Amino acid sequence: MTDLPIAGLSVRAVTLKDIAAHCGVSLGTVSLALRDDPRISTDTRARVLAAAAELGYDPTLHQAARRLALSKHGRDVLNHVIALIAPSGFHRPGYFAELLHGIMDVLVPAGFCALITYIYSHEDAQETTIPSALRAGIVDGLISMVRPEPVIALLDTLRRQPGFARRPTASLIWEMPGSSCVRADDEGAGYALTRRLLALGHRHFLQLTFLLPYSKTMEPQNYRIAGARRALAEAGLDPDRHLLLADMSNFNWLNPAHIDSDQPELAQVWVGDRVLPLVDVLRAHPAITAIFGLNDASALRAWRLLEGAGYRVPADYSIVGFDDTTPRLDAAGANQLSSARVPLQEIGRAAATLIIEQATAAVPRAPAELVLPVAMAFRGSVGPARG
Amino acid sequence: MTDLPIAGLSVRAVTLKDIAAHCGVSLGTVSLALRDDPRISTDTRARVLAAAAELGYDPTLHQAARRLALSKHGRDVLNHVIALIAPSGFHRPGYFAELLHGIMDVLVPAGFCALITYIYSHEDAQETTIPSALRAGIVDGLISMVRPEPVIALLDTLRRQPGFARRPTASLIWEMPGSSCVRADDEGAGYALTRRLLALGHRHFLQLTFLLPYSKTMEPQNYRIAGARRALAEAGLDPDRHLLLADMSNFNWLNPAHIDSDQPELAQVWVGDRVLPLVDVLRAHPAITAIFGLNDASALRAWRLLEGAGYRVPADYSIVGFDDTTPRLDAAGANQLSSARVPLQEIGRAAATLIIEQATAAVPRAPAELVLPVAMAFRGSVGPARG
DNA sequence: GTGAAAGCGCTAACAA
DNA sequence: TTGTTAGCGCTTTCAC
Repeated sequence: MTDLPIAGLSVRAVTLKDIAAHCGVSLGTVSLALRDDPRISTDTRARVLAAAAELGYDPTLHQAARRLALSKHGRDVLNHVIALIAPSGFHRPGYFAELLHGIMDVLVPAGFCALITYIYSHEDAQETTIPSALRAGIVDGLISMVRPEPVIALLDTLRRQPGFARRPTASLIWEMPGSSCVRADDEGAGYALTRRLLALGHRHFLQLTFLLPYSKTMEPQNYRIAGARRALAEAGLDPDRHLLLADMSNFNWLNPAHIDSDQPELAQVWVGDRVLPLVDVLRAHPAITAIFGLNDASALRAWRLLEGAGYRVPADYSIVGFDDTTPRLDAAGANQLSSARVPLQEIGRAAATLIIEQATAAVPRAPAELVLPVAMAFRGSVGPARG
Repeated sequence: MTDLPIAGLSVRAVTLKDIAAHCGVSLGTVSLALRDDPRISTDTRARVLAAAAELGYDPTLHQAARRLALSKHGRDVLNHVIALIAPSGFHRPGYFAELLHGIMDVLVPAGFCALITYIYSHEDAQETTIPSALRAGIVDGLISMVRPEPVIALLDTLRRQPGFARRPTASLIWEMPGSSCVRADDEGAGYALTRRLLALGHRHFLQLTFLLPYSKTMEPQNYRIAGARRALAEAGLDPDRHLLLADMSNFNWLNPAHIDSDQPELAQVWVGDRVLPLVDVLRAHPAITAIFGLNDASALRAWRLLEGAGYRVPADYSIVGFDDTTPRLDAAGANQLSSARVPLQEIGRAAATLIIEQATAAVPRAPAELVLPVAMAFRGSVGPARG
């Protein structure tokens, strides 16, 4: 071995064989020593470690060989890479950036990287269109940041691929069967918001919703409604009579221009199977004094429609948004919209911590569920019930 | 082989050996046939491919073995993964999200994923703290979205690692020696902005700057100044006498609260080695009628300080920002701040396209440089020179 | 406690 | 045109 590498300038990467030759021991001994196998004497282990350091042995360079050898025994190798399923198109850059921020804050100091990919649709779950990196044994775990339906299909395929198999997976915001979940306490938030408004004398509420095709699953929207209903029931009020659902599906809350639009169609909501202007719904239910938005945009939209009809907030109606992402500023620049703040960064951090734990655990862990508290911000849009 | 796998439900992954047995040919023949080697007859190749499809052979599952075998000949294997060096802390979420958006739009349809990691400081270039995924031969290329200094140090180490070596690298926004570069035409933008103001009768300009420790390199700021100087020289004006530089380094343009702050220190700028209020600088140079910000925040800050001193924009001073990220709205909700828009998404797209090309090229390509045009938005903050 | 040897699945040189 | 064989660097079983 005349071309023994000089540390840092290796033409050829240092191998176990080099260390073995350097120490005058066998290759197998080096392998065991580097992995702290108790069969190796303290003395030889020390010599091997010293030689490895001196020659500049880097185990990560030989992941391929290690993986190949271990595959014989069905074992795996950590790559320090976590897959992230991101929403294609970044519909809500802030939302996604906050989650990613939290995730990276945990992954990077732990020596992990995030492997970001998209899912475009259900079809992408086909074996052929799955990003090859997910099947190649590159990732040690997976975090989904999108609606679960397409990811469920994807995992269904990945689970039976030897390169992914039983690696830990987690879903953010939404629950996903078979995966860990880190989400906000939407039920608790709905409950707390309602309690507060009940304390202010409100008794009849309008809940704005977006009826999605998948809305049968327990998703955030439904948890919030469930929380509101619990608060009502606790107060001795029949939820079915005191919480009216109005669907805003024709209003695109991702389009800022929709909030202040004067288009008549965008003023319409569905109540049951009838469609009529939001203001008419309120006139038909004069006992309603408070409105829950599904997010800030829907709350602001309702506020705007009320203003257009000559109503005042909070004198005539109290209004609450959700997520605390879109403010409504008064003359002094202060936000007036009450809202509930989903702790996006914390959700990201918790999920990354969880996945790293599960990926590095000696024995496989069962999926876990983390529910993080939601902070309330009551501002000028909320006041005592009128009358 | 009684446990031959059933497609899609494999206990054990299908190997070349399985295919060879199935076809009654040798293992080497299968290997060559699957890689379309001309030595194999059309007939056997067809049989091998059919068997591979029937048994559900997935080459990506055996990357480790392939990589190990190829390592003998110094060859590499594509993983369809591009590393992205992101700014830690997401100081400017919008900026980063736009770049990422463009990058992903190209990578994902091409079957690639992005491996995101941070660099915290120069120290991170130490071999031990480099994310192991970058050394393990996982990535096929690298795109840097941060200031180049720490990345240069990182690449200096990575280049001599067998797992990275000569893989293609690209830097966005900033030039980086030895790497491809995709950036905006800042020089052209500085030139075009100045030409426009010259046409409006302006002859003396104030350029706001941020004097960074690395500002000797040709970075965006310096390109913009160079463009402005070219326009002046072209108009027969001495750039040294017609473009005054005022440094705003004590103003933190990432802090929105700084823009409207009344703190006296935040009103100060450096001109040469003197520090004094921005407004005093303008009073001392009454010929100046137009101000170039280095970004929108610095332009808005100047605007605010002028307002505080009783000046009007654009009647007394014309003001131009850069990046077009932070608007200043008038009563009707229209943005008043003139700015130049760096095509962030396009930069991301171009860089991803470039890296994929270079990573998949049969022969190594030399680093390339792409300079994308910058669009101008002249709005209410710009008008004819006074007097 | 340590050495020798088999093999993980693949590629490529060499034979036939 | 195809078969045979020697590794790639590692882990692990089995002698000693």
